[in-house]
Amino acid sequence: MPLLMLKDLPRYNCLLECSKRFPDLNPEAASLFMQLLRTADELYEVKADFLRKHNISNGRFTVLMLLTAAGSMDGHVEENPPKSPADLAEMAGVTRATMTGLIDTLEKDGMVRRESDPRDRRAMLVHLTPKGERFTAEILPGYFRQVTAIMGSLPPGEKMQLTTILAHVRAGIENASEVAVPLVSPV
Amino acid sequence: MPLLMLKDLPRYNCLLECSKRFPDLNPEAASLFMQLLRTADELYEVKADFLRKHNISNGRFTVLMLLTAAGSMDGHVEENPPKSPADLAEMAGVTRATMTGLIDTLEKDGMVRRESDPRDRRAMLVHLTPKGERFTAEILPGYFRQVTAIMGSLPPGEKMQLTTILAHVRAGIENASEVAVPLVSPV
DNA sequence: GCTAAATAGTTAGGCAGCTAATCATCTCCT
DNA sequence: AGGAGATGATTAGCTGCCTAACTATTTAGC
Repeated sequence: MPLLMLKDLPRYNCLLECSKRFPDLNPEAASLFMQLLRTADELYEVKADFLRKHNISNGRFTVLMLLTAAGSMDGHVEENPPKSPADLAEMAGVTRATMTGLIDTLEKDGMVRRESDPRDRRAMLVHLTPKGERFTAEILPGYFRQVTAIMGSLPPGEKMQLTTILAHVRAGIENASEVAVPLVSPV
Repeated sequence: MPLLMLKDLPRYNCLLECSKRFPDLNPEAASLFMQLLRTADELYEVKADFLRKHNISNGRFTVLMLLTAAGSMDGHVEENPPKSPADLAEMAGVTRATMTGLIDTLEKDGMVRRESDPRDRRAMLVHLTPKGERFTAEILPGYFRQVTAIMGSLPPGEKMQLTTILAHVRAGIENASEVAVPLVSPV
């Protein structure tokens, strides 16, 4: 399910044509909008290919990544510390119900192990199993190399420009959220 | 389902820390990768909000957009010409099976009408109904205004830069597809 | 200390995309 | 002209996410 459901981006001329019928359509803005969504879709498709190759879904991969991150306890850094389903859901940006399903599958595959939290009898702690650790240690480097190969090859100046521009786009989203809707005539 | 399943982007320091454990992780590249996906997700969220407000799914909205586009017949331009499910599927970048479902729902809602193609008895032609035309005429301007408000507010220089950089990223994707995988040690 | 409200995890059911398989029809090749 | 293979539409069943409702436990207020 790509963000932009269009196989080919419309040519600029076509947008210009459409802007006659729809004066609110700004061809430049629409083109940039589609280019950004399309680029993100293609970028994501690289990741999706990678995940398919390793037979793991995006959600489960995210959980393994989160469990592989370091945590700090008592002032020292600990690797692969256990985390609660609620924390994982919060960090991954999914609901707790979805996280239950992700952990179910990972546990069935032997990648993680559930254990009840001794400090709270409602809560669980999710641990990476040795198999889960081996799996992430094997696939993460390849994933990082792919990301590096794509984004690292931009000229240094463009890296900085991209960061700046994307920040501007996101700032624009904040401001623009209340636009547009008021002018739609009610049914 | 956002492309980037992370509520908050990791701080640069954290990426730097991770790059010690995973030398293949290039903090700059990873950061740009996540910024791009996150921006696209936020952009898409604006669209998703808009669609929710009008009670229509992304797929169905795309079909209405495609049916609203002009077509040329016999040298003159025709508005809202009928299209076959196969063509719509191809243009939308979904399978024909998915398109069948989208058209089913749109037809049930009275937005489109199916009719068999007189020139090919296997084929159908999907028409916009008057209700469908009214609906798109009502919502499209608001949608275009929102896109314009967000992307149109970038400084002109940044618009050009963004186009250039996104093209470079997409070129990088082509080249990088074969990287990374070979170096993963087999299980 | 006891009840009300909040929180952790799960279950049940919905929706939107997908693949694979099926049937009808068309096209092409000899 | 006739049969092989391509193509159009549909159906059935999968996955991954979602919301809403539920149980068990903890926390907070009186």
